[in-house]
Amino acid sequence: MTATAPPWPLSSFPGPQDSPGFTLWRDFTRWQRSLNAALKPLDLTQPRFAVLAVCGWLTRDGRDITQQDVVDFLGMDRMHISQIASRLDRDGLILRRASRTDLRAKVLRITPAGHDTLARAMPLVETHDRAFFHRKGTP
Amino acid sequence: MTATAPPWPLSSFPGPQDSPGFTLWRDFTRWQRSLNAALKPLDLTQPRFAVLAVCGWLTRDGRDITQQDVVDFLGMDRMHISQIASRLDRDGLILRRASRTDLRAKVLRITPAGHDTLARAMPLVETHDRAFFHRKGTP
DNA sequence: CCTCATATGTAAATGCATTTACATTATATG
DNA sequence: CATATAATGTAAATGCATTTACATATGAGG
Repeated sequence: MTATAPPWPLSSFPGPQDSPGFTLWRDFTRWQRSLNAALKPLDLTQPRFAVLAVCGWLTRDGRDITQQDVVDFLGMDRMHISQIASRLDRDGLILRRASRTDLRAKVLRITPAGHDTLARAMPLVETHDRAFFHRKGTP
Repeated sequence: MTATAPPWPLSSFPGPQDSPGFTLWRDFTRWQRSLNAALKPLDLTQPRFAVLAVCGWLTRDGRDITQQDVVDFLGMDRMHISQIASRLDRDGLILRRASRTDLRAKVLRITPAGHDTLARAMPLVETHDRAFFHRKGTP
């Protein structure tokens, strides 16, 4: 007996390229890679930009927000947001201080430098995404 | 002068939720999180599964493939594939040996254990993705 | 008031994804 | 053949994303 190749029809799709999850993964990583490249001059990444933008959005009327508010808005893990917020704090784009009404919570505030960076980043992101999503194929 | 809230209309979208990139990010992470949970009993993750499946797909007719072939097929970074393949090798799901025709390249081969794991994983993934993508909204 | 379940956030560990730099081998060009 | 350029893969470092475990604080019920 010789070694035989394993049988393929393991999948109901002709090939991996035809699986929607496979293409979602590939398209997402391409989008993120491309946007990260556009944001590199500002020392931002797509997730850093997103958290910064959400901070700006949720505090647009001067309200205080906590990390948990960002978690709820983004629907993401609280540890993840903690990591990103910690680095944004380290880099001077946001401030974090303990809330006076809930000593567990940390109130987030965008610094002037953070707001300036956000204002510069926004048109880069919108220009990028307009180009990226206009041609829906693989860019 | 009192401190004023930073002006919002920084974006042409009413809010972050309306940006296509923002929703792509959120939807992708939800999909990957959900699929990783489905694959956990097999000690697989979505990227590990994807690389394993591509190895199976590209070797379906018995041909030899290299890591670079996987990189080209997936359109991903070669260092990234190197990491994932290294762990799949460590876990006994694939074998890696130096090519005899190109001493730089490493030939990949799925082990019986790897093929068995792939055969178990495939229906989990297809069931998961059918449910996930059927309702296009946020699941 | 006291206790307990819940909420907010972090430390440590792991894997995903990329960047930079490097070693080795192939290949094209002189 | 000799050398320059390109291709294949890895080590180390960084940031993204999640999991587990933990510390502290809140709030509900006794």
